[in-house]
Amino acid sequence: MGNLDVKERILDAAETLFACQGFHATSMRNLTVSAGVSLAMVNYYFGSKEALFDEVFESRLPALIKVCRRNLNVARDDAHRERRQLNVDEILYAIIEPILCYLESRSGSMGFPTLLGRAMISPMTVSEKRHVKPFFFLLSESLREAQPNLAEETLLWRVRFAFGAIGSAMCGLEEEQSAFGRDDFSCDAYVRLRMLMTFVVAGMEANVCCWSQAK
Amino acid sequence: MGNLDVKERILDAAETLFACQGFHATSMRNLTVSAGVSLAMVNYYFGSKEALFDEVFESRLPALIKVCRRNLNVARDDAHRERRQLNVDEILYAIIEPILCYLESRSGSMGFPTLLGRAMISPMTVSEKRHVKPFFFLLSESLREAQPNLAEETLLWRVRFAFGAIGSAMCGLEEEQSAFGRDDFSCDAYVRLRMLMTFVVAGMEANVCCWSQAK
DNA sequence: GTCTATAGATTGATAGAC
DNA sequence: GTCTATCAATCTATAGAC
Repeated sequence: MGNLDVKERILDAAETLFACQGFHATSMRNLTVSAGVSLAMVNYYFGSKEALFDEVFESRLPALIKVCRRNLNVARDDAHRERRQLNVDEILYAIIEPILCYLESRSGSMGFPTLLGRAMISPMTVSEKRHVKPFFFLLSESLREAQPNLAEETLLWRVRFAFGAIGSAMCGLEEEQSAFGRDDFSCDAYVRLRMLMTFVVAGMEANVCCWSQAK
Repeated sequence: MGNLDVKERILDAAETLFACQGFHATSMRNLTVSAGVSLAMVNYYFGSKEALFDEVFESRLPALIKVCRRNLNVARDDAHRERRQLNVDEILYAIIEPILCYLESRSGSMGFPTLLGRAMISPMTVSEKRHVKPFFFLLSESLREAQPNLAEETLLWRVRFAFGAIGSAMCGLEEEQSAFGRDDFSCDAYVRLRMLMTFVVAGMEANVCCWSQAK
């Protein structure tokens, strides 16, 4: 207790509040009260509010990226054994499944999934984007192998759209329900995963000529 | 000059700054200096910062929704003449084309598209979601006609994913480029429209069974 | 209608006791 | 390590002169 306990409590509270309200709408007082620690502790352990924000990502992301990379390698080995290329859906599953499910199972809290989702779709700060950069590269580089004939511009746009869809599946669930007045949204992670995979795989594999001349 | 001029200048500045920095990160001073008016003018014309935020939407959205509705009606009449149902891609085009292109052509500024895109994907406030609600209903109700066999839950999730993709196509363009270190993203509205339509139509029409048992 | 000046509350950060 | 008390800056909103 003491040292690590307080640090961890601050990180948990920051994760939740930054996820629900965003960086600027969350005050230090708001945050420290929620964590049950005094105001000075944030600066003592993290230096500043911004440094705390970064630390939330840096304390949770590496493990997640590692899982994605491992999944990709396993899938790639399987494909290699069968003497074929990696499929688009295998790539997407290897990366999306951990993002939606590994995170959820870790603490039971939806804090970090929501925060990561927000970072993926928020146009906000470069600081926020910095943390999701690895996912962007992982996805685009893996998909380039599987879709070598797709124009680079098209590939990058599609990864971008996929990010938007993934982020939408991860954050603002309750808010959205109440805002749109629907409670038809299931929050079960595996339902979401199935829905999301179906949508994104189809979008990513779409025939380019399909909509070349709109209207 | 005078009255309307100042009001409009404030609205323009608010549109741009709320779009680029978000609501909480934009201060009244920041905003009034950018508009070239004094600090008191915002409260004189709009009452409060929040009321100004709402007014930005209320002064720009109705015309846009009207165009979407009219496009839908035209497409529906065409389909009716040919004695067939409206297609998914016709519905999506009727709504997405104005969002991406009508907005862009209005003022040349990317302010409002960016702001709307942010509102579509931001999990933030219910206040923000309130303004995009009409689009959500317009899309989900129109698509229900075209895809009567799709489960309600699936339909709503897909509209949600579509929102994420649309929002991604509209906001944070420059930031994304610099953040990801790529300048392959074209910012031409019609290139974006074509890319987006291809992706979203495919996702919306995806075969449900495709990914029923993930892995 | 438009301004300056300022009130009143809240912010992030820190000094200093323990 | 942890706290309270407080600083200096910034915020939104408003009062009052012109």
